[in-house]
Amino acid sequence: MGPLRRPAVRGYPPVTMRLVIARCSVDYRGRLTAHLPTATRLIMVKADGCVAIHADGGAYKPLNWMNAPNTLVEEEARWVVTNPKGEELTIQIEEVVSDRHFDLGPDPGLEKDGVEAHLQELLAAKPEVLEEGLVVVRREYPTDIGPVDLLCRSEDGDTVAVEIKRKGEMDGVEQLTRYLDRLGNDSRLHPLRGVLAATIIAPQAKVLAAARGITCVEVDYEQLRGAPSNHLRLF
Amino acid sequence: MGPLRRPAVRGYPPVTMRLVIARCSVDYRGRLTAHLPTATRLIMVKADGCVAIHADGGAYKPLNWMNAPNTLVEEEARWVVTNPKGEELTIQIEEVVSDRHFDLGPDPGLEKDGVEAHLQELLAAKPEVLEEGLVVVRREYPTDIGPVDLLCRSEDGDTVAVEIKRKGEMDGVEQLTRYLDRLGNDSRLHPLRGVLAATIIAPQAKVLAAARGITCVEVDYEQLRGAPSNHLRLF
DNA sequence: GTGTATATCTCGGGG
DNA sequence: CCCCGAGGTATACAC
Repeated sequence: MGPLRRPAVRGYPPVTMRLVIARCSVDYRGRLTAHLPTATRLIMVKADGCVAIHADGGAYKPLNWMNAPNTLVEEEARWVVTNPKGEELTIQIEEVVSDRHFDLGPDPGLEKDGVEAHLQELLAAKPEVLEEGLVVVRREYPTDIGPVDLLCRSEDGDTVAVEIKRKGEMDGVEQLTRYLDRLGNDSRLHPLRGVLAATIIAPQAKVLAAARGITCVEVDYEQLRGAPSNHLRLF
Repeated sequence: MGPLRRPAVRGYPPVTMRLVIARCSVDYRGRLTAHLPTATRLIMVKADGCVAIHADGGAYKPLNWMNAPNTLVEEEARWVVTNPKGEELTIQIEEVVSDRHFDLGPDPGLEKDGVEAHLQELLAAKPEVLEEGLVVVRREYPTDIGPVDLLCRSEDGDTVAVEIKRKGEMDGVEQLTRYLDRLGNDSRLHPLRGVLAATIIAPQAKVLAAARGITCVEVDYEQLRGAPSNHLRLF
């Protein structure tokens, strides 16, 4: 009898989470080459076919893994996982301590609050938090290298490009710089300024922003979400 | 009897990987707010105390997690994980399907080959691959915004700043541009040029690099590792 | 599919 | 400890 194939396809019975505790060594060959000497580890195979090898430590990232879509060929003591990109994960099983399947059923998924998209919504509704008298012209204003989070107009008639991040770091300044460069080609948008808005901004990002004439504004997410608006609070 | 505390400290017996299959709901409050409605999931608690809640899909990333260092307080049907940063993960257990511990022992860890650090070593040893007659002045040459991978001198006495990437993309060009900007302030380093070296360079990165007078060099990693040196191959 | 931006990124190194 | 850069980043989304 040939090797047992377990295609990574939903609907193939049994499509369940498989947890194997085994002494094993692992080799990965793909974007890099990596080797795991023999030790006892957890091998997790999910219903979508993805494989992860965990040690007893080191946060949630596995030592080695192969994401779906892939194909798992299980021989005697040797599992070979390959994917369409030509990557290959080989698990040499030396001793199985435990091997169990669990039917978890579907998952309703995670509901999030507080990511950049939310911050953008809140700031689009209250741009005056960034600068007195600022009004939004358009969200996700398109340029040929990507959308500007907020395009605004100031009290003085300046165009203000706003880049929004949860954490403002150097790449955010670079990103905004590229946008300003593009927007600057359109004389109708002159005079043009840039604002980096984030709940927290790294020191080096502040330095780089200052060197490029970009204004940094740190906003309080909780307060922004709680307060109806800066304008209303004045009365 | 009070709640059972399981401190995240190595040496506390039993310090083992714990795998719980349970119907549960989860709430996270920290860098963002997130909620998981009730479903059956895997709860993984590693020896270092980190907690991960996995669904049966979605690659290796858990739906929710809390990394070490943290404290897990286990009450009746409610686990509360807190960390020193003030983040909190609450797991409401509604039904336990399985609850097992496994002693995995220590892990020898992953051995990698083919990452940027290795590429830097190889290029530092054979800079002539990048340009005839190039010699390395210093690796990780420090600037106030970070270290330049290789600072070299050309046959003509030019200073050449080399940024090394596995994959050359736009942010690599931006990074090198920033370094060149800083190095340019030091007149002793004039005349100054930049080289982006990578095993593969994205088309847009080439365009951006060209626009900034930066030379792109795609290096063959396998050949670089295999050949003793370009110089020797001439004889 | 490529390109671009986000992430509770994770992880490791250096000050 | 924070800051910064790399990652087999993974992931979502637009073109």
